[in-house]
Amino acid sequence: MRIGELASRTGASVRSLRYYEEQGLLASTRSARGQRHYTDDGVERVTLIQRLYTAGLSSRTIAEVLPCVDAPSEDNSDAALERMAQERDRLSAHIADLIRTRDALDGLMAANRAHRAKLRASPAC
Amino acid sequence: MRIGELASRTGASVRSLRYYEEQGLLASTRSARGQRHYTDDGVERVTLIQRLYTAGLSSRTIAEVLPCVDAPSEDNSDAALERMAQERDRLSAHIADLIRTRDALDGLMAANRAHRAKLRASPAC
DNA sequence: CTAAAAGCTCACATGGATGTCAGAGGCAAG
DNA sequence: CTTGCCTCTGACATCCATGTGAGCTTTTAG
Repeated sequence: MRIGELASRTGASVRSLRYYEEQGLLASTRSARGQRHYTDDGVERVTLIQRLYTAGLSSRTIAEVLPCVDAPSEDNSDAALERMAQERDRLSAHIADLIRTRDALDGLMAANRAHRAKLRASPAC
Repeated sequence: MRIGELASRTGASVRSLRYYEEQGLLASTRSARGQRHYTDDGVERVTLIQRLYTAGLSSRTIAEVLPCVDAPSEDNSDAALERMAQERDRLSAHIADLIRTRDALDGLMAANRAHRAKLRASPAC
């Protein structure tokens, strides 16, 4: 498939796909005239890349980690595997933090609603 | 306390504290000579702001939400409360997404380790 | 064949929180 | 007073994934 189709299948913009390639995250074969072509695997690949982006990894970090996916058990994936574990832990900590923040929001909302209910039950209004 | 102390107590940079004020998130009283002064409440306030930032809210959104904390049950907190609920939901979805991503990482790591174990058990190496 | 749609490269723009620098003034201790 | 540290404002710099536009070529549909 060409880049436009990959874009619409993944929800990434054409611009982003070219950027991923520039960063070494996504490979493409080129037609005789220079157009990029992708196999169906590309969809999964892009999805993973997007997933890692939303997990807060930078393109550099993603580039460090992906070899582990491409060439499992190769020597050079030692570092990748370690990096992956490290990012996994960072992610876990981040998730925990977000959950605390959600709890804080819930607390604020509850306090607000309680306050509001009290007002409604009392004098003026 | 002055800005430097608030910064070191919260871990925020002095630059950031001034930025928060500029965005209407953090109030300060000024000394006769123009220096900012804060009460102890400022520490909690800044902590909340940071929490919301790491939850992915923009300063604009935080500004919309904070009135709900400052003036619970005021009319103008109606919108704030709604916004808060909305951000809470967004945050929940984001957390769920991050958990899926962590699961994906776990899967990749497990596959890699399995592959590696198989290699070690077989021919060459 | 022709026109529309899609691709290519290059390069500059954007947004948002922060960093950083410059120049000036405030304030406490020796 | 002076020295050193803190603070002030204002402005410019940075990072990084994307958006955007120009100018040109390829592909596809009618």
